[in-house]
Amino acid sequence: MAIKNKSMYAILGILNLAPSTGYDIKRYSDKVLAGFWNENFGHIYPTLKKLLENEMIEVIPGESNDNKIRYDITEKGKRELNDWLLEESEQQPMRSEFMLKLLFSSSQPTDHVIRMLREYKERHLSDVAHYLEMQNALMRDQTISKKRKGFLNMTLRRGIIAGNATIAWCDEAIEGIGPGSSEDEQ
Amino acid sequence: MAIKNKSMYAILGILNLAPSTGYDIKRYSDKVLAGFWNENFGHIYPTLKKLLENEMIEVIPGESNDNKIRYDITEKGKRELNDWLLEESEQQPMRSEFMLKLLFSSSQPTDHVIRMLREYKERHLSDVAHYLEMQNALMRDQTISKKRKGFLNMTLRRGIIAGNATIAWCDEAIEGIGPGSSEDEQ
DNA sequence: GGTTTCATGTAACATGTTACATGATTCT
DNA sequence: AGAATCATGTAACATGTTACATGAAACC
Repeated sequence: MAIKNKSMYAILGILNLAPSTGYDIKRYSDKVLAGFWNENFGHIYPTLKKLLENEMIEVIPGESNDNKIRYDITEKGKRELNDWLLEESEQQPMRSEFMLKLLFSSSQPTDHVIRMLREYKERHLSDVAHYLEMQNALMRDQTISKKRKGFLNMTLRRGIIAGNATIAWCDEAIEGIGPGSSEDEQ
Repeated sequence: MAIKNKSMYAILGILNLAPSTGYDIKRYSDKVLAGFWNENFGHIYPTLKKLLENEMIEVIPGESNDNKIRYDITEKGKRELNDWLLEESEQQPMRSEFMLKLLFSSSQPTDHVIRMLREYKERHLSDVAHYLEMQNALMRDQTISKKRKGFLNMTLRRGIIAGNATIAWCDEAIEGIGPGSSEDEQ
């Protein structure tokens, strides 16, 4: 019954920035929120429906027709969003399949573990490169306020700093595994 | 139908280290895997049942009775685990409610955002402290092989490096927000 | 004219969490 | 004797993902 899932807040937050269609929300989520959030259509459309029923969002009449529905946030929706923003966020448990595999790989051949780590490093190198590109595009963007730019940049910096830390860890881990390769347990 | 969820591999991996009860698995997961993995009873017991049906694990007769069932991994289970270890892990999308909130908080009062960041930093400081403690305990532990120690340490180092990166980012973000506090959009 | 992108939506499936019920064992 | 921990398990609930169906509009 309770419609208070996190997707709801993501959607309200996006609509609070600009009126959007479900498709727009997905695009924004893939482009801007990627790295710390994800949404899919299977969530977006049903949630929009529920938000509409609860009058937290409304359809913009002029811009909507049979095959395109643009929504805007209502005052009630803004209040709901604001309440959530002021709430403390519980930390949600993360699951890294990679780390799980690594921990159980102590009996695997050394070169395989090193290959794993190198691939992981590559992925994070390209992530960081991507964040840097986005940072560049952001600095050139003149359509958004200085303040919002600061907040967008903050999230990019998070990705860059965390990514670089992971890369440094990969190097350290590869170093650590390299030497003692012969010895194996069981 | 397919029983190949990730919990299954986590459980096989733990049983491959030592025969355990469902409760032991939960304890190990909370203690050692915490930080990059989590399991709960609602997953563990049904998965153990399915693994038993599929003969990937077996009950240790002597040590099991009506109120304590200790499982061990079978050869089939070991093969299954090994196949998974050799597979490349797809990256799973992460969701950070905190980052989502932060991105949408550009119109919130500056001190509130700073408070958010400080709390987030505190949490990560205590996480890092905890990892350091575990690292200390690990170094004193004489019951596990040098190689496994290395792998366990690697996961702890991951937590420490990532945690410190987050802490550094918090400091940077707090710095960045401090000055331009008056200007607000809309 | 054909392909890609925009656009909405649902059903089936997969996964994950919480609360509860039950009882044995160990510790104080 | 009472409390805490060990131990197993399920049902209800909540959340998340994928595949599919459909069609308009824009691009080449």
